[in-house]
Amino acid sequence: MPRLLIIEDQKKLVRSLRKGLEEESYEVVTALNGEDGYYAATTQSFDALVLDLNLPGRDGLQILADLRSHGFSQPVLILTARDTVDDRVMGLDSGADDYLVKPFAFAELVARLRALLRRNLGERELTLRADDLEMDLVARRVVRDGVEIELSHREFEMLEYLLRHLNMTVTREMIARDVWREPHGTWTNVIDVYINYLRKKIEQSGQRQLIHTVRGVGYALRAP
Amino acid sequence: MPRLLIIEDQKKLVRSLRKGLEEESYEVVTALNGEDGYYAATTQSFDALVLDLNLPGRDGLQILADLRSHGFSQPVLILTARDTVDDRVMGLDSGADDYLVKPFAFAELVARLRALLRRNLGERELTLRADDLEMDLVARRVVRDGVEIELSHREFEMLEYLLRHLNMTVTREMIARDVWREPHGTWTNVIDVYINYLRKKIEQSGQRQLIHTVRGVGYALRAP
DNA sequence: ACGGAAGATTAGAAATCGTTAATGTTCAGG
DNA sequence: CCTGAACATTAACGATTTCTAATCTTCCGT
Repeated sequence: MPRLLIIEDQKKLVRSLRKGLEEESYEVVTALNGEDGYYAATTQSFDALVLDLNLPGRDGLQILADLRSHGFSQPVLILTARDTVDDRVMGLDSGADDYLVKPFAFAELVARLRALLRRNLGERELTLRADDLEMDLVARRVVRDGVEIELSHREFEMLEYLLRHLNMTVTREMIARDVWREPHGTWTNVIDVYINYLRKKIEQSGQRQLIHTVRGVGYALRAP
Repeated sequence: MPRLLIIEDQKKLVRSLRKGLEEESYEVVTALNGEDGYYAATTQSFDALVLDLNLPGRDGLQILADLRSHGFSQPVLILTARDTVDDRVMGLDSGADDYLVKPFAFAELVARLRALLRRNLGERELTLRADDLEMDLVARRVVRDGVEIELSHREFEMLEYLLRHLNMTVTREMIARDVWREPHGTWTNVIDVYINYLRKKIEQSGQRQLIHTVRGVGYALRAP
């Protein structure tokens, strides 16, 4: 459940934002002026910040610059009535990730927040997951149910590809093209063989099946 | 110098974008239709993608969805005349990071691209660097002076270790412990041999020396 | 300059990996 | 239940990788 901080002084807008966002299952914390907002941002942890610029007390852009210079790295969406091109450029260049002008459509605000959070959560996740299987892309380690599984380079790449297409069926042609980088199929059954290797390694007896064959199409790594 | 891919079919707009962006010192690659754009995006590497939605051939949203499902993870800015709230929400939810409606101010486009690239470049410290040598930890690629260097697993791990201790001297004991995971030295000269392999591969004649011997102590990868 | 220690280089044995091809098994339609 | 197609499994080859050990070179104190 992502936590949002909203720094905005129009009480009516704050109320409707809170209501709408909580319905979309965000956790919402609000601050009605710059000082409180800055304090909240620096003392609690949030997944994103929605910031008005016209605030009592410190100006929004100043707060943003201060936060960034003190290492605040979460995505910031500026939500303001200042609508000139210069305003937008200044806002973005002060460290904002997005800039939305009032009046705005609530659906667009939520979509933009989703985009920001998607990237932020997805980006630092250098771990792919399916059920109790975890792949750390940087450490190049695969663990299922707590025990490490040693994979060769090809096996690793193949499993990575399946994980990146979790719950989707991938054809042999896709695998040949994207994992083997051989667009036009000089035809052998290497892929089948590697599927076999993977199954042996990641599906020890007693463990749930992850790699499913889709007859006539290809394979799919499935997890709830 | 960030590399941008622009998929856009209005030739006049493409020309002016290219001109403006090159002045801001971006490297610009353009594609005039969906097919070419998809091909470029999957075969070359870019720091960001600017995408029109109304394209001859495949629709922009379809291209975006296809790219994302094939693991394309760079930021995407949609630049389009479709301006309803639904369009924006659909665009963002299809995997775009930002959505800018035509007609637009060039300065705002550039500011939004800066915001996207700022986050993307800063966020992923997944690249180790020394002088003109680059190691991408996720793609598992090493490049020196623009040319790719193929390393075996051990060679890669060894170079990674040296890069993570840039300008520090590492002893053979440290390498044995941390790269080979053999705390107490069953003593051979494997490490010397691998240093030799690395030097042969990353220090072609004419290139600056990176791996230095620290007699009696160990080795050090040095860069200014 | 000499000798010994430290490091560099090399060749090749041993292990692992990627691939192929042959054979075995399962599945779905008739 | 039979049969062919699709998939699974296995064994074996060649290539690459990893490691060992022997030899060659460099460095440095005497």
